[in-house]
Amino acid sequence: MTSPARKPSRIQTENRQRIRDAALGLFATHGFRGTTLDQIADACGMHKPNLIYYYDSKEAIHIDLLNTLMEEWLSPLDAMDAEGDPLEEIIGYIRRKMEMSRLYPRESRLFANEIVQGAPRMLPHLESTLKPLFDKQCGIIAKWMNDGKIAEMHPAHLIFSIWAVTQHYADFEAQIAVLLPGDDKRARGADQFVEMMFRKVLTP
Amino acid sequence: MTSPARKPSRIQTENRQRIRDAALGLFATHGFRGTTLDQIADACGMHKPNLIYYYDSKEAIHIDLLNTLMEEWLSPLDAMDAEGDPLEEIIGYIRRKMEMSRLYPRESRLFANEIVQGAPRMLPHLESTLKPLFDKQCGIIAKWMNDGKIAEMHPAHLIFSIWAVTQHYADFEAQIAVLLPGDDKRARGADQFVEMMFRKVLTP
DNA sequence: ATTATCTATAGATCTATAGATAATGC
DNA sequence: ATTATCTATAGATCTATAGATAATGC
Repeated sequence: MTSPARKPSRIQTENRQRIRDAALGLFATHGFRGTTLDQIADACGMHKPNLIYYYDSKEAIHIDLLNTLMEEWLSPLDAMDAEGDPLEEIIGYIRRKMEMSRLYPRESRLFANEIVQGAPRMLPHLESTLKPLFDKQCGIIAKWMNDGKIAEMHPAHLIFSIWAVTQHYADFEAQIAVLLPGDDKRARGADQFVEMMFRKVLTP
Repeated sequence: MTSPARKPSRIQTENRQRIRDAALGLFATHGFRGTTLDQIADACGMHKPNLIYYYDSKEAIHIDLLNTLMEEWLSPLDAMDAEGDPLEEIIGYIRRKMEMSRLYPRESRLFANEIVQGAPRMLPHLESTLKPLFDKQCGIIAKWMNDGKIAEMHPAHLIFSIWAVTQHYADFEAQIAVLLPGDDKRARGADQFVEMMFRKVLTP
């Protein structure tokens, strides 16, 4: 076992971070199998065996990335507050998701790759972490609908459609770049469109 | 060169079809690099070198799949008719896309994998085939909006949102299965939700 | 003394080919 | 005669390890 159970040194922490950062971009673009340790080593300026000094295996890097990023990836959903104004809570969530799509496309594509491929390394995490949060927030939305604050619809499908539309801009960026080329205001146009769309959908 | 330029025999045609069918499922689930010739050979009950007898390389199988499927994948978009009733044309398109997500999830995931990874083998095809069709249909939608038949919005983003929502059900099925488990009516609920949503969005 | 880095390489996996054998079509 | 299938394997690529060397921390 390469990684001792002691408290990690500063260099440990830093180098593991460098490895994750390099691996994130590569796994996001080429998938797990499409990425090699050589590429990761190159990208972070380390030697290949050094990666294995910090992580037990290539898969350990991938799993660490998924686990590390899962929490912050879901935090906007968690931030949707039952006590707030229903429409503005949901629109705020949508805005944060659009912002994340723009700021963290690598994270979005990492998860997209993982889930398109059947979530082989993330299914347990989806069950244990995402599912309870999802159910809780669906409950909040259902209550808002019951109270007549927003239009009635299936809360789960509403969340799916929010995820689909917002993450599409990161995950399918290659296609969008072909279809809306040289559009400097692409991001702003997307933000405005998506907000307008869900306001219409949610208004009772 | 293994494949002669003569007219292909019946066996040629059949076996190439068997290979494509097996490769489609594997590429869709594991991506290009995540799929091996061994797996494809296993899945279609052929021997590995036999694949290379019918296709020059693993990549040739992948490219043939993308090219073969692109046309039928886009046909519903092409079918959107400028002379029809605007709202019903678009809703009809959405219904067909939902149906395709249900009937052809492998195709959806094949393209999703390809585009998430930057469309390395499909970019030219997107430029030459998808782009012109996309622009044409955006023009039709813009005219409908101009005529006041449907609500005004950015046509390109409308199409993106339709793609995002409809394809999400195929591409992220693994996640949806966790979040809406044992829901036999999942597909019907999705269809109803998506149609309701876009009717609201499109109504002037 | 412990932690980190480096070179060299073992061993597994994968694509693709060689070349012999079997099946099919004129 | 041509087309298709099979066994065996070459050669490339990839993960992971061995073990020597260098840097760091008490």
